[in-house]
Amino acid sequence: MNMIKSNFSIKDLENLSGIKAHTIRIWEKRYNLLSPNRTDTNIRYYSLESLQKLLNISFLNKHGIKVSKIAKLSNQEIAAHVREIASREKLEDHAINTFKMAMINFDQILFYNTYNSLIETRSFSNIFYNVFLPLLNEVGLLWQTSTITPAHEHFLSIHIKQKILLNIERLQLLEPKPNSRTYILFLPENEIHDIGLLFINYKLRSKGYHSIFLGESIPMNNLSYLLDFFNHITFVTYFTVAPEEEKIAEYLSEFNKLLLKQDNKLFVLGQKAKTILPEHLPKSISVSNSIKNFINQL
DNA sequence: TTACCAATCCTGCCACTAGG
DNA sequence: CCTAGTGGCAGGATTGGTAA
Repeated sequence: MNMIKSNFSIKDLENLSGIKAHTIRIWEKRYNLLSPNRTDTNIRYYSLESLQKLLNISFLNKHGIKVSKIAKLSNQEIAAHVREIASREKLEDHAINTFKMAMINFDQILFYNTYNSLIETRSFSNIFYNVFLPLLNEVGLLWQTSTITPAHEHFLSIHIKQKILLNIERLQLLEPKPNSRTYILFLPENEIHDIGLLFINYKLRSKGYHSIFLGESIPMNNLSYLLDFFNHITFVTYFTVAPEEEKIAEYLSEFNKLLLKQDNKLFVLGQKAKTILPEHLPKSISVSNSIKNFINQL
């Protein structure tokens, strides 16, 4: 039934669950928590079920249940405890684990079921801030440590994007505020991480602002055509991997010269934006350290 | 191919800390 | 005190890559 290759090294489990490999070995020795298969040469490798179980164990452990107690429970009992705690405590941690499993297994159904049960009790924005953003953050790290493949990351981000688009679609009937500024959302060249920006697009529209989403990898020159169409532009961009750190200052000053005429402004968000020193920026350029802060200051 | 090297994993041990 | 978790180290094996 499950066609996904599912062999995980102990390092993979450490990365995915946050439990140190050392501790996993100790748990196996002391409590027989997991019984990994071994290669001919005695190296541990784990099944998807083991990963599932470890994620559940680490969830219970973080909620104060002693590992020695957990060890006495069967897999079913463990799963039942997780469901019970997840239903009365913060749903976030558990949901993140479930989304992770959905990603590793390329399980669309699990993704949608998890999302649907979250959306029953909370707003889309709430889910995005408290579940999707921390999840994407973790997944970025998993990718760096090659615990997961780019395909996994794509799978996850495409479904998150789909949810954002769905919510934007529902807003189309809102009449934009008259005389409001125009927000132009774009990513610089070689930058393709557009989820944050897409969510900003959703928030801007839900607040009735006029926004234009241009998406990934837009050369600066292309933006200058927009100056003929709109006044009072606020550009919004998001630096995750591009531009390179040494070139950010140059990029911003060129942007300022070329596009920030009259009262146009630029907001920069994202991981790379954190390296920018605000003192050296012209008045027309601002840095925001999170999507939430950016939205709240509108 | 072979020889070597660095990284990683294995087990087992001891020591430290935090909390009951 | 005991328990649980973490960290470090030793000593050996495996692995993948690279130079001879």
